[in-house]
Amino acid sequence: MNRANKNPSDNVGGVQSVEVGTRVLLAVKSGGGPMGLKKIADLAGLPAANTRRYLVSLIRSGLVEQDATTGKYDLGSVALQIGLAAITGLNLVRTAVPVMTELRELVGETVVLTVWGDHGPTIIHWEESLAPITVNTRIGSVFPVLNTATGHVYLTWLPRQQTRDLVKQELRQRSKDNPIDVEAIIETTKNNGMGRFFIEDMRSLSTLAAPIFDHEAKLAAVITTYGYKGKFDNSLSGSNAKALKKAANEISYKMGFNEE
Amino acid sequence: MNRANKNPSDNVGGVQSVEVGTRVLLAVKSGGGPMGLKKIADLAGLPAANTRRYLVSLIRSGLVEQDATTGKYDLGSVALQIGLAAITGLNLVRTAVPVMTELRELVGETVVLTVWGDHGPTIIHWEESLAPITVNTRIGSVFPVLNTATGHVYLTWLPRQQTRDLVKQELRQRSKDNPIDVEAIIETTKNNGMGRFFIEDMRSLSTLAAPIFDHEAKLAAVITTYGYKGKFDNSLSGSNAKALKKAANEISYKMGFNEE
DNA sequence: CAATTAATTGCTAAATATGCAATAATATAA
DNA sequence: TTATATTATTGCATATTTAGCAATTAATTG
Repeated sequence: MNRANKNPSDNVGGVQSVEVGTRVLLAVKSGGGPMGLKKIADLAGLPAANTRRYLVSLIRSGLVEQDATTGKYDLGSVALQIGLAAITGLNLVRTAVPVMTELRELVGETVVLTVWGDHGPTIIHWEESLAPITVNTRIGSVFPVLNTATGHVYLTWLPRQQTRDLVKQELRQRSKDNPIDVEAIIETTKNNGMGRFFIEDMRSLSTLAAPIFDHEAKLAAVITTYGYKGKFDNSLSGSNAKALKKAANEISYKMGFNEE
Repeated sequence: MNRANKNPSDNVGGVQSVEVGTRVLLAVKSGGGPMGLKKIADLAGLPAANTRRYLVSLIRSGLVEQDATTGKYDLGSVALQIGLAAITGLNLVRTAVPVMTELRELVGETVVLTVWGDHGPTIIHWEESLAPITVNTRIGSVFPVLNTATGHVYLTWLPRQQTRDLVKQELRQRSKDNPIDVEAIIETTKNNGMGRFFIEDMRSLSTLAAPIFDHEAKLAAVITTYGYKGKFDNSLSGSNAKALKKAANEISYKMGFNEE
């Protein structure tokens, strides 16, 4: 018994198992997909036998699910419920949604809100255009960093070490044939004050993305809008860019950002 | 000590505190905003003194945060991170398939999953009955909106603008001889909570279709099941309808839908 | 300012988790 | 296929942690 633990700040008055349980839960999370017991145990820094017991209870609570056939563990639907509640409770979302709705009415195109998650820019809200473009996005979708306007904004205003791993990974994937100048992207995006990109696949999308800053002047989120090339003007001086920038500034301001 | 709990299925081999901790966490979540200790304790069904200890550890883990000034508790940033990870792993097909398989076993008929595409309800997965009905469907096929149970569901729960063009087009095709009352279809489908239709061609199919909603209570997909008229009971109170509705609800839940 | 109500903490009996080692289930190699 | 290695799961005894109670402190309210 160590309620009366000598080290005062240490462990006083809590429930140790909850903290260990969270470690296991985070290990499951960090995998980014189904994982075996051993790996989870290693990540959590616990013996496998114990890890198993924690997992059993996490499963019973619905925070974790175990695939019936493979036996692998992954986050469960209660984790999703809690996450959605956390997102909804975010000041950011409450602030941004009305502004996004207005912006959607104004430009007539889909408007997307992302925050930085473990795997890159992650959609947390989304105002659909009335004539929606069928894009395989939904809440939780993750955008690439190098070839989306949204990604460029994170690349530009997030601390380097936060984006480094993903950048490396994407560079590796494209590699040889078409290299890309990351520094140039950052330079341009910073000068423009927003991200701008053409997605040259079958849909030919034209996109714009603007940064939202918090009270510490750190990048908190990004709003993005896009439409079919030709139909959607993504010039920096165009009305879409202006409206987007204005909306982003408004959200930043409401989040407590106070330009230097 | 109750590892050797008399009730076998009950509590074996887990870590009780984790399960209690989750109850506290869910209580915090369910508040939908900052809450005091007492209220959380009541929601979790625990004495306040204990609840406090769980909260202390949840806070230390980052799952919960306590407002420095008001002392109220709310979900923390780790909850958000876990949520983002859970959302990223969300996948309609992956979620729906096991449920659809089970449903197929139960009703013994083909079960189809569609989403709304540019040209209407588009099949993205499909669990075939053991005695398959020859229908000209495959992945990527599109159902009509006006004369399928599936179409009726989209008609009913999708925003009007999204279905308008296709409705117009189909109305034009049938025109003169047999008009159709779109409003009546919507009214009926909404009341029934699902789509129901007889396809009166040479096959005489009896069909049922139920809506799947996402976390924003927007229509995300539809599951449909059908069989030969006479053989397949598509009454609203029948076991097929019940099983279908239950399956659809389960998928909705797993996709983050949380009844109003 | 008194009176309620809510929040926080110390104490110890009683319930729980841990480590270990055995066993079972899978995966991998031969 | 069989053998071998790896991984997953479970039982048990005991050391550790938790729950309940009651005291104390802080915050609210009349």
